[in-house]
Amino acid sequence: MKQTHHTVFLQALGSRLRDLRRLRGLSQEELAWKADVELSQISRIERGVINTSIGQLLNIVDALDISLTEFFAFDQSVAGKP
Amino acid sequence: MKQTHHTVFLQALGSRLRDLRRLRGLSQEELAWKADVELSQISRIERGVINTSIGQLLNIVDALDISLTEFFAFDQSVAGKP
DNA sequence: AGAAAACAAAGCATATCTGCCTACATTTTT
DNA sequence: AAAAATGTAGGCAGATATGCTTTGTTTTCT
Repeated sequence: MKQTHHTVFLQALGSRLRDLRRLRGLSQEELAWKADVELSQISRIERGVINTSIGQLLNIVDALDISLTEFFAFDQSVAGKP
Repeated sequence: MKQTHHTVFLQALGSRLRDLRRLRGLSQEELAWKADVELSQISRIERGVINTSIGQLLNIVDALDISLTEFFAFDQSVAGKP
């Protein structure tokens, strides 16, 4: 796996994250603080420009009071198998 | 987030992966090939010694014919919120 | 027990991520 | 319209992941 061509997936994931964050009325800064992640990193993830780790993503979804299972239930065609 | 203290989570994730792989009668090598990931990396993930990326994990769960949503539905107390 | 297959472990080089910082752009509020 | 808040973008250094290889261990099969 020399290159990651996960751009579509990562962008969908970023949108999902952004939606959930806004739904909770949080700024990127507030979420960053709650999840113990850098503000710039939240921005990168939401824009889908980075392939973050599951550990860090867990921190973030925890801060959003949601499980990974629920988090990934956003688009079957993208998030997993048909 | 200087350090990752996700050891418990990563080990649970590794066990989950190993279980699913064996359930399908695949060796690490076969899964590595199907998912386009290094054999040694499959080993590291299953042992929980590495905090892999969601993109790579997606490749792997795809190779197991499962969605991320289903994959993470293994332990609510670990994978996410209560 | 012996052979073969499967897995673990470790080292190395390169790629990628992540935190931190600064500057700019966009949106929201007054 | 101006100010304030929010988000984007970029560079940089250090940390971490990943592919690749070799060696040793454990498991499985005969």
